Amino acid sequence: MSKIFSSKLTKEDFKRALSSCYKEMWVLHSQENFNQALLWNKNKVLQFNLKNEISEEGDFDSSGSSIDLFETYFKIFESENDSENLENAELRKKWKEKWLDLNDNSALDVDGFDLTKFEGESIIDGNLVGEAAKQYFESLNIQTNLNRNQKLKTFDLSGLPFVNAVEKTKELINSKEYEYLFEAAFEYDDFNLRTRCDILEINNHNDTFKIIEIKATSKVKEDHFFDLMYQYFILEKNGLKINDVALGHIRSNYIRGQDFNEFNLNLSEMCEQLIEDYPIISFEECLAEINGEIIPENYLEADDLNYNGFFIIDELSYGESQKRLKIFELIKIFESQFEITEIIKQITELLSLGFEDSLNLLLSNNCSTVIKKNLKNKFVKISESDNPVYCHHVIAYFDKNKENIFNFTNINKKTKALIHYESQKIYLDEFKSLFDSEIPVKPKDKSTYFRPENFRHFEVYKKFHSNPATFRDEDIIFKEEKNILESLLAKYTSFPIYMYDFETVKWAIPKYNNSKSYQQIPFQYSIDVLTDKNYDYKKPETMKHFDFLANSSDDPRPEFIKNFLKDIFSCGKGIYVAYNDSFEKMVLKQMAVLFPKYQKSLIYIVQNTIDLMDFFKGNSKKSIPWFLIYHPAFHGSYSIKKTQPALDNSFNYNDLSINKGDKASQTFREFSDGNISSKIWNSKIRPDMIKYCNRDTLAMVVVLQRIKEIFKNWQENN
DNA sequence: CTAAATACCCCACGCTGTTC
DNA sequence: GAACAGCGTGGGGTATTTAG
Repeated sequence: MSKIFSSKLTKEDFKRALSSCYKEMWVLHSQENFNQALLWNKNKVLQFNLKNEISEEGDFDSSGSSIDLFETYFKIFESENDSENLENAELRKKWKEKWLDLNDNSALDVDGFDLTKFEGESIIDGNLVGEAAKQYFESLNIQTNLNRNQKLKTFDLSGLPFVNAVEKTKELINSKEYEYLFEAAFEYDDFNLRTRCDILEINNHNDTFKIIEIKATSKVKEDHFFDLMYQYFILEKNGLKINDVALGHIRSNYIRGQDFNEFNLNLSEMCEQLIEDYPIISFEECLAEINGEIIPENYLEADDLNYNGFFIIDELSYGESQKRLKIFELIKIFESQFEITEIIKQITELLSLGFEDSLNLLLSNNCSTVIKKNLKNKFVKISESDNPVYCHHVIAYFDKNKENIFNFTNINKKTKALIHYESQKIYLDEFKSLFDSEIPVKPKDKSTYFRPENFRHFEVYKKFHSNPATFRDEDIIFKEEKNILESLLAKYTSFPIYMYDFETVKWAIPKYNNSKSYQQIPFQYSIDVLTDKNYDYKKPETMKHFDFLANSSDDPRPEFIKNFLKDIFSCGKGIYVAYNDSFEKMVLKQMAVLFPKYQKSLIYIVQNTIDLMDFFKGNSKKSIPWFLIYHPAFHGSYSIKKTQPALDNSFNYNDLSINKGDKASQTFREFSDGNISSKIWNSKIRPDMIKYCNRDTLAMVVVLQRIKEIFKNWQENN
């Protein structure tokens, strides 16, 4: 029998082709394609800008430009013979394992290459949530059997090789004895399409089926729609009548250990309510509150997880709209507009082209296979719409280390691609100004696509680039906005100044009572106190320093609060500074809600914290323009990972074994989950964790001190 | 005077970038 | 993965203007 499709197409392939980009799908379809893509990159033919970049967050390296998946793996594979680098060898091994042998029908997992599986925690969380879902449906099954006085069973096929699982699935369905199948397996067109369903609900009464996909996420997303459509398509082709599909995901207003009902406020709403109208707290009130010994609140072992609270079986599709349709209705609408078989035919035909023809496609202008839902719930194929979208995922080669339009902040990647394709330029060097005639403008009113921050970025870059030798420190100051900068600096003239920073950890399944899924649980802090104007980051003895790192697998928050409050008030009334303060404020507010004993003091810190990022990031509510300070080495970013090294590049994290926030977070989670012995923790890891966090607050001192110095020098010379 | 066209505002939504 | 914040876009609704 001849096959309908020209090649295999995994679920990940299908999702990528329809919701992201055909080119991206091509590259990640197989390891052969990926290797060829790497070769094209090496030969300066193609450049990549894939959606799921692996972040290299804590790399305080002044070289700057963001490191994406391809660069990372390119480096790893380039050094394939360098056996000395164990970390790279480990990553290479892991990377190769994740590739599916497309022709292996006995594999357990047939979904295709999934980038998120590289992010450590997300795969662990995914598996744990999947297991929890099975238990949830087991208990539902027991309950309904009691209610209807019937004995329907469940079956878990996850241990079976795919090809055996397909046979077993048929057998189980035919027996009519089962209500829920876990990891049921189906194939179509001689294994060209393969899928496993997390949960298959069988209604033996009328022979209909419901597909339930489980995700460790808090809401339905666009991806999930295509995920379920792929499964729906294969099952229908197998002759099953599907009467509904749903996405089982985490409910974000469920707090472990608390009574749950679905109308509960979620934590951020509770925080908002608490803060709203909260009176202004005085320093003295806080001292009174924490007077004497601070006794942490004690909590017993976590209560059992309430599955009815934790899971939500969501039939509605993606978006926040109140009027949004059910996923199943959307699939029906999609089917009425497009023939899914035809779409897969086209994609697989393209996939079976040789490398040379594929390269032409990879160099074409748009993401041709993408189909988007519009606001009226109609689907539109991008390549056939009035405004085809230029592709930014895979484009003709350019050197990412040279300042280019993709460095501009706050502009849509699609818009940057449009500017690139229509102007036929990419490096900032190629533009005289951002008003050059070859730069496209908005068709509607001929206004520019650029924002004020991009103009500022461009101007400073040009000044630097025209003659680096004459670029002076003061050139990073936005001189036209001198007054605003001055008033911002004035906030830092009284002492003490407390610079603080938190490290946090999170679990998809809330680990402690009084915590919710993915809640940022603080386990470590660092505080640097500038007690008077003689502080100097090069001389640590000129400042006071406090830190804390939790040391057990219990909920770290009670001890955290106790120590934090003791230290943060210890040098007298002052001002509090964080970098991107909304993060630290959120953590404090959540503790004020969930651990109300020292609520006033926690809220006092919230009320009196200012944001060091204000020097860089614009804020219309505070009337602060973008980039009051902009250095060419920022490369368009305002993260402290870029700003601090630009202001003093003699200062970096490369000597630390823990040099990223997420690495610190993951390490603590490992320790807390009992995967690191306390011996190794105490002797090796703990000291590094403390060093890392301390360096973070010191980086803040660098930023403030350098800005003050540069501003002062400029004032004195004028 | 009515109906259509235009102007304007608010809100929902999506994208970008930051923190962990 | 999450939350938060800024901000542009475009729909929906209402008010105002214009054409007949």
